[in-house]
Amino acid sequence: MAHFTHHSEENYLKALYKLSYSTVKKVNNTALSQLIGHNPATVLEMVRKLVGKNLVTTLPNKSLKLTPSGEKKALLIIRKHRLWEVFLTEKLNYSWNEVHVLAEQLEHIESNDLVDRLEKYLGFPAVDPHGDTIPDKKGKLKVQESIPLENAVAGKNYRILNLADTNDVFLQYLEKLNIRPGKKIKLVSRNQYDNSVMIMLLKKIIPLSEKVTKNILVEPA
Amino acid sequence: MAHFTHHSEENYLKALYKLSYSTVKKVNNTALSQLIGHNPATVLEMVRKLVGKNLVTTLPNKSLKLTPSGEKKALLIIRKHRLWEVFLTEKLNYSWNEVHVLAEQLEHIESNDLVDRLEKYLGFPAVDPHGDTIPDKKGKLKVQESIPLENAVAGKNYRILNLADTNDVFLQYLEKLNIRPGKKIKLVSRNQYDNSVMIMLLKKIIPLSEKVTKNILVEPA
DNA sequence: AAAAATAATTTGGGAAACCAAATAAAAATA
DNA sequence: TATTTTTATTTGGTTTCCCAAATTATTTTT
Ligand SMILES: [Mn+2]
Ligand SMILES: [Mn+2]
Ligand SMILES: [Mn+2]
Ligand SMILES: [Mn+2]
Repeated sequence: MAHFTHHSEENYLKALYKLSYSTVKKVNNTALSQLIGHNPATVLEMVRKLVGKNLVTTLPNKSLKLTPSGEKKALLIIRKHRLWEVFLTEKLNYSWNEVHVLAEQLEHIESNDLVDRLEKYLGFPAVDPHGDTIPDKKGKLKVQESIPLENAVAGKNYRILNLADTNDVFLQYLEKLNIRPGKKIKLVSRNQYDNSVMIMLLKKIIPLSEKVTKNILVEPA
Repeated sequence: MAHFTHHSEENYLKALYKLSYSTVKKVNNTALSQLIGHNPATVLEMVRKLVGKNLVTTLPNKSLKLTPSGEKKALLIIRKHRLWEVFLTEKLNYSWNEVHVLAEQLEHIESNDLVDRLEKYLGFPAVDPHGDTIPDKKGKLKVQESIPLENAVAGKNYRILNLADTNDVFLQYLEKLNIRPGKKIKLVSRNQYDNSVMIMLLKKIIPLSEKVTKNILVEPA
C-alpha cells in the first residue's frame, strides 16, 4: 500500500520551493537539511529519490532545483496550505498567527477536488492570511511586486502585502501592533543612525526597528 | 520522532469500536483482520501494542475489547470523522455518499480545538449525513433507539434514522430513490413471500427488498 | 600549495507498519 | 475421542523514513 509516504516527500518539495526563492545562492544539502530539520544523510537519501522521480535536478553549479513537475507539485501543496489557512481564519475564527501549524497537517489531505471546492466556498481568495498569493488549480502563482518596508520612502503611503518571516514571536508582535497584510500605512520618518522608522497606522505613530522593516513587505498605495 | 504512526493506531481503535457494536459475538483476530484489511500477523502485532498502551483488553472468553480510555479515543475519532462529513456535505456540497473516503483522511488531523470550532461553526449538528449521532467533545454518544425497517409495521409512519450498511453501491441506490436519513416514510405493505415491502415517500410508492429493509434503520414518527 | 574547515557521502543501525509462509493451539466435527 | 478445520502465533522478510558516526571530497584560508 502507498501509505502516508507522500507526506514527507511533499514537505521536501515545499522546502525546495521555499529555498529556490530565498536569498540562498546555492541550494545544497546542508541548507535543505537545516530548513527541514533532518539529518544530512536522510536528506541526501530523499533528494536522490526525488531526482529518480524526476521532481528534482542538480544544476551545473551543483545546486538543487525543482523540475517543472516538481515545482508544480510544490505549488499545489502550497495552494492547499494557503486555502486551508484562509478557511481557518475566515470560518473558524483562528487568528492569523495560529493557522500555520494546522495547515501543515491539512495541506497533506489528498484530494484536489476538495481544495477546489474549498476555494470556491471561500470565494476565490487571492491571498492567504499572511498576504501570500494563492496558486491556482494549475499551480500558477501570480508574482507580487513588493519591496521591504526597509526600502520605502519617507512621506509616502504603502499597503502591507506580506511578511518575509513567519516566526511566531514576530507574528504575535505584529498582531499586538495591529499590523497585518492589507493594512495601509504611511512611512513618517527614518532614523539615519539605526535605520529604524516611524510609521503611521490609523492615526497612531508606531516605531519599528530595522530588523522588523526588513521583514515587512509593502507596495506603494 | 512520533511521526504519523497514530494514523494506523486510530484506525484499529475505530475498527474495534465498530466490531464491539456489531453482531459479531467474539471479536477475534480474524474478524479484525478482515474488517481492517490487514494480515493477521500485522493485526496481532498492533493489538499487542494497544494492549500494552492500555487501550485494549482481552476478555475471559478471549474476545478483544476496548478499555474505557480506548473507547474514548475511538469515539473522539468518530466525532471528528462525522463532523468533517457534515462540513463536506453542508458547506462544500458533497453528496452524502462521497464524503466517507475524505473523512477517513480528515479524521486523523490532530487538534481537538479545531474539531470543536468546526462543530460550533456547523451549528452543533446532532447527526452526520448518514444519520449517525455525533459524540460530544468528551466522547459521549447518545444512543439511538432505532429498529430495522424490516421489523416495521405495515400502515405506520416512520422516519429514517440511519443505515446499517455504508457500502457505496447501497448509498448510491438509496440516493437515486431519494431515500436518506431524516426522510419520512410510510410502510404501505409487506409481501409475506419474500419479505419485500412497499413504502411511500413523497406520494410515491417504492418497492424495497428484504436485504434493503434490513439495512435501513427507522424510528416511529 | 599545504592546512584547516566545511560539505557530501557512506556505512551501519533503528522504529513503525506492513506481508507470506510455517507452525502451534484451539475448536469443531465426525 | 480422533480427525479435520479454523484460528493464533512465530519467524523471517520488506519498505519508508529517520539517525549518528566515520570517511571522503571539496572549498577556503593561511
Ligand atoms: Mn503557513
Ligand atoms: Mn507539511
Ligand atoms: Mn463515514
Ligand atoms: Mn481512518
